Amino acid sequence: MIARVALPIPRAAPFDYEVPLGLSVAVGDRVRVPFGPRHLWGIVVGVVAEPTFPGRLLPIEATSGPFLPPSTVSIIEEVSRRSFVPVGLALARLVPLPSRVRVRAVELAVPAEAASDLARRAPAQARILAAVAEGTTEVGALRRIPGGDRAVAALLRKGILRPRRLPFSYREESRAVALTSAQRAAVEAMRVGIGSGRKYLLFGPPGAGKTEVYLRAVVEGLARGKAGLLLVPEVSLLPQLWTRAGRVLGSPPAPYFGELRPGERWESWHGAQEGRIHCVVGTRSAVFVPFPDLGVIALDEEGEPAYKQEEMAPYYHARAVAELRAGREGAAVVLGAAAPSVETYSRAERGEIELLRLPQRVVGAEPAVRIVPRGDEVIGPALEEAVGRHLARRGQILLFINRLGFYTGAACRCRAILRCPDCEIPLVFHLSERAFRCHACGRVQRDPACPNCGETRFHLFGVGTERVEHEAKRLFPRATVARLDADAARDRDRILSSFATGEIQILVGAQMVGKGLDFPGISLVGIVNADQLLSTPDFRAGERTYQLIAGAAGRAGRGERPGEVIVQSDQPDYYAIRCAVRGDYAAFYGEEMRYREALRYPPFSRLVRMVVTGSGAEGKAGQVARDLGSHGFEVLGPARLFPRRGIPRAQLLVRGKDDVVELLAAALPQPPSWLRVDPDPIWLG
DNA sequence: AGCACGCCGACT
DNA sequence: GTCGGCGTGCTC
Repeated sequence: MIARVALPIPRAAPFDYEVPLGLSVAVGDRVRVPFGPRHLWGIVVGVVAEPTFPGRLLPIEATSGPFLPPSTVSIIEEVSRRSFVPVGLALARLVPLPSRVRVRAVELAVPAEAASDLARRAPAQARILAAVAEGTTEVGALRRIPGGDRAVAALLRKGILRPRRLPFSYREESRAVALTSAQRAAVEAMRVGIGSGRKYLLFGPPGAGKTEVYLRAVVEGLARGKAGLLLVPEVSLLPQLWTRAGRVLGSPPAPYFGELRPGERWESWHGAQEGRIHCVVGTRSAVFVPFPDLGVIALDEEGEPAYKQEEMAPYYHARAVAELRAGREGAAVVLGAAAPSVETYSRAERGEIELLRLPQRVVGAEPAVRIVPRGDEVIGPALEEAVGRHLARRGQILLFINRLGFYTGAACRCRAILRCPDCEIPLVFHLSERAFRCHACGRVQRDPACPNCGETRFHLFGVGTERVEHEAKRLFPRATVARLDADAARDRDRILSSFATGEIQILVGAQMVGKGLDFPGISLVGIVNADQLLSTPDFRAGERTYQLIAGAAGRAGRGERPGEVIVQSDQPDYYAIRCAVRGDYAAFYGEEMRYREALRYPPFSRLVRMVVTGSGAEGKAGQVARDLGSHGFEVLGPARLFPRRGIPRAQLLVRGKDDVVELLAAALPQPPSWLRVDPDPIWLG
């Protein structure tokens, strides 16, 4: 017998190994094999009679037995094939390794009276129990109490304390929800899909109660013994979803996302695989979590670009993986959106996906939306007036700005723009570091000089989250202002909780605050710079603009108070802005489709992005373009890209029909290491 | 990914 | 004359 073993090595097909007599090996097993001078663990992706490798085979050294279900191996194989990434590398990046959970917090496992009896003769343990009773649950803090180190261990061993594993500290008051008839009809329709692999687009404005529908669909699946998987585009949306899922499902779901501790990630993955965990909430990587019997996969805000992994191999779109899995595992896929991607909406129009509409808001009322000129100020007079008015009425305010930092650009008086010497992109000034930062490579420069003339003083311009926060504090010194962006991600949980309790009155945020957050206290949303959303030279700029404005606007007026939205823009007639402020997706979709058709962009074609990295990138890209052209491919480019960390880059686009990826795979069986192939790119820059 | 082999600059 | 820079190439 020969085992085909995927090893965690870039750019290599699986390796053939001899299965020694007496050892039994199957697809999905984890095995240890000799590899050159070293030993590696790999995953068996095939067991065959005849090897493909012509040379001598070495034997497998050891096996740790079944590790992945064959269905997961096959999904990841498919993902790796579609993204031109070696299977072994894809497996290594997508599958967590066994890891122990470190106890970070504890809770009382027995009634308090019983505990105090047990600890009467152990003063250190009694001190720990007293501290726990007073709310100190962090193991780190408890160990600092004299004798705490051993006492905590003893109490855990005796079962008086138990590990407390709550992934988020976010809390909110639970609200009982009754479904509207449209919501009930949607859940009813999805019932058919569970077990049959059908796809649904749940389309409704913000506040139409989409989350409740996913959760009820999951409950339907659970009732039939089938697991549920709920995906959101951003980690910041997980605390709220996790809390609500716990309420509807009766017990909290397991979280799964990239920045989770290895032990906790393994616990969720492995628990799901073993059938102990029946519901997982997570971000895009959670789409791979193995369940023996999956009933429902829901993707909230399906049009969000965060569902596409593009910065690192393997390149995949969680929506595509969800659909692939659903087809094979008979799960229902529910794509939810207020502003679907035009690709998905056009598939629903063609009947490939069943369209389920939620016509109106169930929480709050339609907000009043106004476009005001942007002018030179960060927070213009109209927005300033509105913020003051809402503060006076004890409403909460969300200010949305899609750039990080304080000033987003610096110009020298010789007209040169200050750029990263390695990446060539404009440097952003961050007040928190009192320095300039390159958002591509992260490099920080304290006092850079103009490369042109040596000047060290610059004219600073552009608006980022820090500057909006600063302006809000300056204009409203008595309000509590907080900022939630990637730079403040460490405090995300705390900030969200304080916002939920109303302690924070003005929240300034990028990206992550603009989507599914549901805080009934928000009465005003200000979109500080709608025009900047359009500035990306990308065919999806219109769609992004629509999504961001509609999404941010949808945060307003979800409670008792009427909502108000103010969009600062100097291009109020641009179709994406005009349609978004009216919440008119149909009109936006119509215009967008006309534009996409005229320029033959998706969904009227399929694109594959190819990025060449390294010295001579442009020359190599030209060569690839000519080669592909002579094979009959339609090639756009090559175009020079900004270098990354000083390494030159160039890209080209291949345009074709649905089969373009398969045709490319045939033409390029093994792309060289300097060529990255990314089908269906989300960003073209 | 590692780790080899393999050809051109600054040093004992 | 060596030590060592990291450019291609291989690992079943």
